[in-house]
Amino acid sequence: MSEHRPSASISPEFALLGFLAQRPAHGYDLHQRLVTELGEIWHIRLSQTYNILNRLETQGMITSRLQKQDKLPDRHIFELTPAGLKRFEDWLHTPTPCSVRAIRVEFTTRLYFARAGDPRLARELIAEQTRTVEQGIARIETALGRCSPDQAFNRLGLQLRIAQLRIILDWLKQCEVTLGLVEV
Amino acid sequence: MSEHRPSASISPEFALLGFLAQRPAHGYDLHQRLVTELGEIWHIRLSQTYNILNRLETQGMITSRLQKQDKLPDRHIFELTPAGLKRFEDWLHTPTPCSVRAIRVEFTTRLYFARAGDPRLARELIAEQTRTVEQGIARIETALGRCSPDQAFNRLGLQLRIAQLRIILDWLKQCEVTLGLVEV
DNA sequence: AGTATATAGTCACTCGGTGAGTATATCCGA
DNA sequence: TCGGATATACTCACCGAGTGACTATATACT
Repeated sequence: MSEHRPSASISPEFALLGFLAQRPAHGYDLHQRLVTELGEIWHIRLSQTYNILNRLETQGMITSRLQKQDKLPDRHIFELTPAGLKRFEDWLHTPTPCSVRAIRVEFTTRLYFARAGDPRLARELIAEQTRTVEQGIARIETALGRCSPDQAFNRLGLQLRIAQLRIILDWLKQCEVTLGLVEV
Repeated sequence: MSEHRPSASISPEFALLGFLAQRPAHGYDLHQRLVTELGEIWHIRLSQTYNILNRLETQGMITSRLQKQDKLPDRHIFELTPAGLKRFEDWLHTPTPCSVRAIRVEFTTRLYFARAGDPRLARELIAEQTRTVEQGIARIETALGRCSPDQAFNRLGLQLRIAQLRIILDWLKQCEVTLGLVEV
């Protein structure tokens, strides 16, 4: 079975699980909500949504039943299984690894569901993520120090990552304010 | 044949083509060069390198011949075909789409090969990429303007992207200086 | 004598992501 | 009123990214 979760993969599957944790829904509806609520963060096609739902079903994270409609096509109504709920809640409490893209996409999604459920959790996540990013910056700075001056492109790459992570620290503060999680 | 190049895909295949444009080489060596020259930019496994080489060969971008070694295992020596060289050179002159990760990874790689071949091209690429990023920022700012205030997470996502793209503008200037492409 | 590391790969697999195709219903303008 | 766009609700086949497990041999170190 080998548990193929490198934990680096960022996938909208948790957004789908999160929407299903709120209430059962069919694929088209889930896709709609993903687009309207987090459409500037995730850019996925309808067929990709169905791909993920199919996988989640074969993995036993969700179940489906068919709902007949007299005029429009039938729908598959999906529902979380206990395993699926656990998977979502575990994810909800796991900090995002210190990657620029992962934070923009996955962390923002996590924050979305955290705030919807419990604003205190959202504040904790931001604090925790801030620490993760600070450590990440320190680690990359070390790598930069070890990187010989003739490695110009490796150095440029590292410098860009550091600058982008610093921006993320500012942005995390901005999140707290924008979402009304702190008294200013 | 359908030409499946969404042009958004960022892949180390062009780095491999670029190294092969310099001289024929075998897979292990290509992987070594990728790691030492651009290892902070691309993080790929040896097996991934071979995957790409196999694909490039079936696509007719490279050819291989077997080189016997008496002690160590045999090697496949890869060489660019004219089609492969064209593909690489087309890529070398194509600006990277305005995505943070694509610029950090793909543009940096392009710059690496551009400078190795012709520093003037490197300077042009930076100028062109700067314009692309400026346009991208403007586009995202428009999207942000159209994004209603209750779309807090979509707005946060857009704001982060804008901030990161601004950093990239600074970084592009830094590239010019670091690589000695302008008289300061 | 045993262990780690470098050389040089192969293979099977999962997952991300796209495009094309299949239906039906409804709305809007010419 | 008729045709085209758009919304609903998917299915399917495919390509490509990326990983881990595996197979060998040579050399260096401990």
